[in-house]
Amino acid sequence: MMTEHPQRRTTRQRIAISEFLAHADDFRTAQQIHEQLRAGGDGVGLATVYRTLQTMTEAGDVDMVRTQEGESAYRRCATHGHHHHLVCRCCGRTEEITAKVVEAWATTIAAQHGFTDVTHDVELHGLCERCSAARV
Amino acid sequence: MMTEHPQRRTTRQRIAISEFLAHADDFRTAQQIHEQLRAGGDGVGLATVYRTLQTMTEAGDVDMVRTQEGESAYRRCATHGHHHHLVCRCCGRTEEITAKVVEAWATTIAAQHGFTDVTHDVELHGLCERCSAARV
DNA sequence: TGCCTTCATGAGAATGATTATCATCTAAAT
DNA sequence: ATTTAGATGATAATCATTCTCATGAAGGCA
Ligand SMILES: [Mn+2]
Ligand SMILES: [Mn+2]
Ligand SMILES: [Zn+2]
Ligand SMILES: [Zn+2]
Repeated sequence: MMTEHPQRRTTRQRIAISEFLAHADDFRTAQQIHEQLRAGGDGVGLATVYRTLQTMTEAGDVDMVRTQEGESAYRRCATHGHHHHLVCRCCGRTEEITAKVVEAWATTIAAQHGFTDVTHDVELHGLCERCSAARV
Repeated sequence: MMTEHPQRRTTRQRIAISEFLAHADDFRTAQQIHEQLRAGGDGVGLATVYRTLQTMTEAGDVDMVRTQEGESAYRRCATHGHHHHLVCRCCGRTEEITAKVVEAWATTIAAQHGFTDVTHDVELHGLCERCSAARV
């Protein structure tokens, strides 16, 4: 038997959040999305923002990362499969990265230590070209 | 001139926390350390646990990671320099990992994208040999 | 050993992100 | 149009972490 997925409804709120993410190019927190939607007129309840982002994340429609301050941030990535990110810690500019060597390395290390079912978190943070220049 | 470091005092509390970390072999949260110190008789205020762990982290005496639930966890590692971790998500068993290929990869990726001042977070999570076996 | 200055401590309040409630609303099927 | 399983959102509740500030105690020095 198949797992019964509850039916998903198309609501104004979900559309607003989805549209927002489609146009954003960096990671945003639930609080930021809530605030910016409200500022744009498409007000959505904070709880709904959290719930929707959680659902979209579980469905694989958006990526979630933890900021260095420990908050969850979300982004709709162009790359659909497994990948990582290079994020500017100044302006938020985000590059999507795929890395065969890292994938292979993780697999090898896991095997060497007798670990199974190994996942990895790999994120890069730095200053993008523009922000590096402005930094002088 | 040298940066003025405020003087660090040797207190019962700092000794207790340091001792605790010296004997623990997996990552522990501030809350856990506070609870376990209290259970062991060496009661230390929660605020002091947080402050001390923060100080030790800044001094490089302990490593801090974010659990997948977003909490900060601390560990005194044997490896002193930069390294990563392979953690059992079941029992907490932790292996320290150094990875030249990952270091080189991060540097290369940063350069390719024009990023400077790039740091990386790399953590592996899986099931250790023992927990894998018990899982059957 | 007995002060003194400065740093350290901790109980409790404050903060802030995230989650839980639950009465009310509504998409969508019939 | 009616029905119903979902969805929403104002609000309260959680919970880790930080802040306050009155009190305690290292460590230097006489
Ligand atoms: Mn990967
Ligand atoms: Mn590294
Ligand atoms: Zn930038
Ligand atoms: Zn294990």
